[in-house]
Amino acid sequence: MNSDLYNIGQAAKTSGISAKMIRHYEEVGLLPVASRTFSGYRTYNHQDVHMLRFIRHSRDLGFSIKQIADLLSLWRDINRPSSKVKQLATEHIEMLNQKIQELNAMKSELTRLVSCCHGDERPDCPILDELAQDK
Amino acid sequence: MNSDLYNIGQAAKTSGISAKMIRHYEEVGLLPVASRTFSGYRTYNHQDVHMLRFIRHSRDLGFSIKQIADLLSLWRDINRPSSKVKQLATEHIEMLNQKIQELNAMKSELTRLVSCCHGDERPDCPILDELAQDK
DNA sequence: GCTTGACCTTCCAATGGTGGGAATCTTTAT
DNA sequence: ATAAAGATTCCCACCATTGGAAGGTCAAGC
Repeated sequence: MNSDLYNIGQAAKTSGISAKMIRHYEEVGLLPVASRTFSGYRTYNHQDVHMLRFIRHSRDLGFSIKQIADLLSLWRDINRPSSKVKQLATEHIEMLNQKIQELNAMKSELTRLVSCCHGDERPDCPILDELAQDK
Repeated sequence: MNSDLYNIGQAAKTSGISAKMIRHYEEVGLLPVASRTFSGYRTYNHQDVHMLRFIRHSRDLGFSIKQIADLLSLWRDINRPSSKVKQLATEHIEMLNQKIQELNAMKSELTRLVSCCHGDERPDCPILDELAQDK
């Protein structure tokens, strides 16, 4: 009858978040405790699924659970200043930049080493030499 | 008397790997089981510390414990073909590239959203709008 | 000899985000 | 009525690292 009620599997399929993770998010407080059917199955309505999609999109952008919780409360607050959202996003971009920089540093160093290595059957290897250095 | 014997704290300081992690690496088999003093303290010699430094350098380049184990056994094998080391490193560069690409995708998408957001006291926020989209 | 402080030991737990699986119950379809 | 699919809770695992508690050991100074 209630065509706008989903069980966890349908909510998972519709939102793109696995049932495992939906339960997990509820447990850690990212999601409100779901209502249940008489027999104990979690139920979700359109709004809930909408929230799940919001979470998935945030996750796809690399936000942490804590940050997503903040985003959700800003989303719910119709009087939020957009500056808060922008600041949160900007901080996350900074985090991403840091990580990217770290990975790029690893990559360029490693690329340098790889380009020095013959890569044949002989045992001489500047990669191992550098790793073994005392510096 | 044995000036070439370190306890775990000295090995940690000299190698740049925390005592916690040295114990952990031993437990998971990355390091051989350390010898002990009569009273139970772990002892390390120059070679051990050398190996610890090798591990730290590998870790700094982002290699996983599994990969470091492989690197160590190649290091110890005087008959290794350098091609194996090069291949391992090349695969890791590919991993790094993947991650960098993912992070860059997040970053550019997020940067786009941030540039659309006024960031003032008004509640309208294209960042939240996009996160809430049904797509 | 005794205290103090720095160091070591083991054990247990937490982080974050996700996945796997077991045992058991409910729903749905044949 | 029965079988399959899907739900429930529970525990465990990954990866690398950190923290803390409770207790033993070592070296210095008094």
